Amino acid sequence: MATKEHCAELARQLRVVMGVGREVGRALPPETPPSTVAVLTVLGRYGEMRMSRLAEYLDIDISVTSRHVAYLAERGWIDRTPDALDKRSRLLRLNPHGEKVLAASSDRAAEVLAAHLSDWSDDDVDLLSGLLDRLRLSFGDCRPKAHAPHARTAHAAHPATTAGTGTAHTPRTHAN
Amino acid sequence: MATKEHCAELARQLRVVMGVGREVGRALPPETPPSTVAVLTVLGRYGEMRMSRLAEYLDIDISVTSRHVAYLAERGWIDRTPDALDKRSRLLRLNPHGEKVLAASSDRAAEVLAAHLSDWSDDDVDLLSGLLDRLRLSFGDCRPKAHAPHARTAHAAHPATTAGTGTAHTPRTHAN
DNA sequence: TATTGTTATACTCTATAACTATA
DNA sequence: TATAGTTATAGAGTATAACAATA
Repeated sequence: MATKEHCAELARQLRVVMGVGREVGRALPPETPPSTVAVLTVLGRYGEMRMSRLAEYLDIDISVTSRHVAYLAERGWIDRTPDALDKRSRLLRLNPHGEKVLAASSDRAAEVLAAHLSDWSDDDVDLLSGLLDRLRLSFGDCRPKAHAPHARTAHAAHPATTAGTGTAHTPRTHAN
Repeated sequence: MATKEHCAELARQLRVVMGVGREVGRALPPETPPSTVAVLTVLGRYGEMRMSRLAEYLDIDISVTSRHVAYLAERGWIDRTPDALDKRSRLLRLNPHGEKVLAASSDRAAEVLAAHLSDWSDDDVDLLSGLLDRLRLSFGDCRPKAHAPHARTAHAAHPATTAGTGTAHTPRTHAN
């Protein structure tokens, strides 16, 4: 059971690390800004899903998500197939073109990171990645978006093509 | 030496964790938004410093820093004393009022974090904090802002009053 | 009546550029 | 001439609210 003092230090580091995140983002080309890469990444890792679920993974409002997705759709990086179970929503899925763009973005980000992490071992990096993922999970498993978390989970079941070391699969929900 | 594949995963997690950071930020009161807390935190931990150094720690442009600092100054949370060595700059320092505000903000952030980290041990939290700090250092020690890194370091030497588990002391510099 | 997603609008945060004062 | 900091302006990113279509 983590005490508040230790959490305070983590909170500080959390804010600092957002600076690192921004810095990595600055290295991305203008046509794939950080927000776009975030969408690509979630769709690449967790596969086909609807808008609302994507918004939860990204931890941003669905209205914002909608615009990011529109951007990807305009470029032809995703396909939107009608959801047979609910005509109000469409299922979003990375197409081959989108997967290429994701791979390139991911590569660029990894490059920037690797350039600075020359004195890190792969084990160190994995340890940090794992802890960060655990942190995400700890923030995700509570506050389940109010409505029924029914069988829709089936859609996000397969880890998708561009998937990485893939770990857990629960999106976070944010304040309304 | 970390390989690109492992760094790619870290890059993903880095982006995700920014969502956690945003979520913590949402819990802060309107008069101390995340950007303000960031300034308070740096001044609280590293003590008196000039604008340019603060900007480096925050990893944001000095123009942005200037406005954040102006905000703190308006509320009377910091003191700005003239720098005897260079009349162009002033030394920024948290005053007692500012330290109280920082303590409250830090507390609030820690609360939010602790609420979600019930199944984390203090050791886990410390491990993550430590790795994040190391990450910051790895990004900070290169690219030294072009100009001479002369004896100005003396100013940031003392760990300051509100300091936490304080570790290293090198700010990051960002792309121009 | 409630929910999914879209659009319009406003707010926060950051970057770029022009400027002042000092080095 | 170069640097520290300020201010003005613009551009990402996000949130809130009003809306249309469907459940």
